[in-house]
Amino acid sequence: MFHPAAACGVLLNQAWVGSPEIMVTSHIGFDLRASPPPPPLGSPCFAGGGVVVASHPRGNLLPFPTNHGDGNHPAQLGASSSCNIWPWTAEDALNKRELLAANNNNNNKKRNSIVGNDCMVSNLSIGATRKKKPKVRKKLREPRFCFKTMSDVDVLDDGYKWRKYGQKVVKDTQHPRSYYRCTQGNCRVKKRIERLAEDPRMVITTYEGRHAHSPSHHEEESSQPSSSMLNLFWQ
DNA sequence: CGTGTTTGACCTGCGC
DNA sequence: GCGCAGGTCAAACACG
Repeated sequence: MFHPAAACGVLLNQAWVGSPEIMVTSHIGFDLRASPPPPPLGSPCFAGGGVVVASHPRGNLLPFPTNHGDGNHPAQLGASSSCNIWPWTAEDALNKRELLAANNNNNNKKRNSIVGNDCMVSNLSIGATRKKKPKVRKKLREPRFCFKTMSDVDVLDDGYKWRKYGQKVVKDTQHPRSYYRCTQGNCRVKKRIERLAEDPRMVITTYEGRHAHSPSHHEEESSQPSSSMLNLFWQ
């Protein structure tokens, strides 16, 4: 069973930064209100407690008070970075339009017409040349969750292998947004990485979709957390 | 040569 | 319907 909070456990240079303070934006039908699984007690990887906020197309923001961690163990994010998982607020929503749509019970017809089906089928014509043939693309909404960290590096090592497929300068920001796709198998998980306009030290990472496989790193590197720990986070 | 990145063009959805 | 902005494609390029 996928869990948004679990999926945001981020493996960073042998340290878990499981983020209990995560903004979850979802437009599909899995139950975001389920309790997040508690992180390993006493785990030094969890930086403080916080509030998980889930937005659901059928409801308002749903706060998850958590008591994970003691706040005394800021996770390390590699040699060049300090990492503090930031608590999300509504104003922090990466995409305000989506947040509004998610909170609007009456205005989901177009964008959220697939609510209730978290396994979506793409009509994307693979391999078709864009210029020759008009593409019929269905707008599909995968589960999304995003978090921000204070980091010098843009791309955080989360154990998966990503391929960059685009970069875009977003309006009113001086930093471009990068688009990545998981390269393993036919995994369609994507992530966006951008820097917060108000505070360029903050990296906003947005995952979209679910991995149908394990992270590639932990099979190779014995120094990573135990497999049971990984299973806890990546199921 | 294979793999990953860059980047301009194109596509799509949404607001007006 | 139009224009804008975000998202994606794919050719060109870089690099090991």
